[in-house]
Amino acid sequence: VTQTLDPIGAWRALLLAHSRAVRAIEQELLEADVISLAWYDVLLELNAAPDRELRMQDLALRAVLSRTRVSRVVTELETNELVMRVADPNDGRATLARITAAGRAALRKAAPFYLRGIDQHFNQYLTVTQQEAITNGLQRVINAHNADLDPRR
Amino acid sequence: VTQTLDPIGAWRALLLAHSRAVRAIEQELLEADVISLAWYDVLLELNAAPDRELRMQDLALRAVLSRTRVSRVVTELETNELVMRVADPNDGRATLARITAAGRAALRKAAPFYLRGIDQHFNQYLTVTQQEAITNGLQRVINAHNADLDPRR
DNA sequence: CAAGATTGAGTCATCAATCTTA
DNA sequence: TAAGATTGATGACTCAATCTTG
Repeated sequence: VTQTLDPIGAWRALLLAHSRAVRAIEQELLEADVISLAWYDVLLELNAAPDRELRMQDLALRAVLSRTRVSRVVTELETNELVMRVADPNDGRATLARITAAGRAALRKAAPFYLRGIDQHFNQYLTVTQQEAITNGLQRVINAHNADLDPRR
Repeated sequence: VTQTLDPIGAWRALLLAHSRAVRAIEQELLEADVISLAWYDVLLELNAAPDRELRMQDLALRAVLSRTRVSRVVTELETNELVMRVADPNDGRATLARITAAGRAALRKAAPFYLRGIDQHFNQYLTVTQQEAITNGLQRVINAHNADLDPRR
């Protein structure tokens, strides 16, 4: 029997799964008094970057945040001394966000809750094959968008 | 060679792909002067429901919206006469949202833009196998959350 | 005058409190 | 007194305008 593929099946599944899982994980982090997904996301990218710093621009590209949103979140993190702003020595227009020691500590503290949440509310329900298909397939979607990303978002 | 699976690879791909694709599609709908994703989502579910109506509660469960958000969106749709509120004959506490003829027309008008957007910004980058893995895998995530969903969200 | 970044003003979404009926 | 739904107040997010440097 030839099975016809629902043209919006994958899309709707993405929307719903995202909504449900994010909500559940955020809720759990809040109850455990752990930093939010947005903060975690930013700290994670900064920590993984060379010299543990990124231009605001590049941070927005890697993180799940718009460029203006990155400014706000970095300001919040700066207020809490988890991140510091540094002038870019190579380009006076640019600002670098750099994770602090306290930021790395916050990241380490949050990590187990975060990993547990992802597993409990997401990974647990996926086979290894499905996880791989999701990672590889969606990475292509991400690459395409990052490539022809309108300079301003 | 045994390949180790990145425990958050699929999750991060989901977050990023969602963010990028939703942004791009919303943008396109806006420029084409077509109803938003939220409106489309609600109208689609109502149109597919028996008698083309759903309790607010059930609508929130099917759509990508919180229960309070559904109230707001239905009010918007009602103002634009795309949806009407009807008292539930079986339960005086409940409200039914029912799609109107104008609502169905709006849905038909929006559909090609919507389908095109999903294809251009999402499906296009996925193989059939990947689409199936995403649909099936994420559906399990959705089912799990819908099952043990806390009555109030 | 374009690129990088920030910010004021406004919109969108959520939470807690409220109202109504079972 | 609990379930269904709505709403007032608040916080999160975005857009357009602005500032600064290349």
